Order: sequence, then structure tokens, then C-alpha cells
Amino acid sequence: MKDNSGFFDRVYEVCRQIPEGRVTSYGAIAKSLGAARSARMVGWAMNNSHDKNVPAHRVVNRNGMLSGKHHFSGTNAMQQLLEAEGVEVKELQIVNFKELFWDPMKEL
DNA sequence: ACTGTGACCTCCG
DNA sequence: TCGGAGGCCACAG
Repeated sequence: MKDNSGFFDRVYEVCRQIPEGRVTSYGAIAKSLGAARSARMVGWAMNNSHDKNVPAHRVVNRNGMLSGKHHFSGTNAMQQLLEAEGVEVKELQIVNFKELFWDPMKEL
């Protein structure tokens, strides 16, 4: 633990703060952290988040597409998790993404 | 200290 | 409308 890396820890916290049935984008998280240009870092943080209790499945790209689904265990693990929370996913794309979009910067 | 990398985002053709 | 390339920032080796 003691991930005082700064950004990573921030990303993990935000991801955990995402309500169930809601989704957000990497850019939104990065922007909420004050580094909109570090959206890539957010995704990278997720790579390490698999060891933490961070629901990375609630985090998708700006298009609402499950870009990181490839990094999850299995094939449709990400989609299964989202659907289990009540999020409808079609073709690796979140339906009503705009409605389900959870803005950390706005909610926080 | 430098280089490589990454689940992105944005612009140009 | 679709495709490709670049840029950005932060972490790991």
C-alpha cells in the first residue's frame, strides 16, 4: 500500500467514489485531478488498480466504449460487471453513456 | 538522469 | 465519415 505516488492514489480514490450503475471517462478523472492531459496516466493507473479495490470497469474512454475490457480477466468481464450494476452495454459501448456519465469534478 | 511505455485525447488529411 | 499521426503527462526500469 502506501501508494503515495500522488496521481495513482488519486485515481484509485475517484474510481472508488464512482456510484454503482454509473460510469466516467479517463479524461474526466484526469481533469478532475487537475491534469486533463494526463488521461493516459489514468488508464495506466488502472493497470495497477487491479490489485487495489478499484472498479476499473466503471471507467471507460470518452466514447463510452470499453476500451480497457481487453485488460480485464476473461473477455466480457468488464461488460458483465457493468450489466450486473444495471449498466446496459451494447457492442462494448455503454448505452445512455451520457446519462450514466458520472462527473467526478462535478459530483465532488 | 534518460528512455520506454500506456486501458487517452485531439487534430489534421 | 473514416483513418492516421502526434502530443501530453506521470510512473517504472
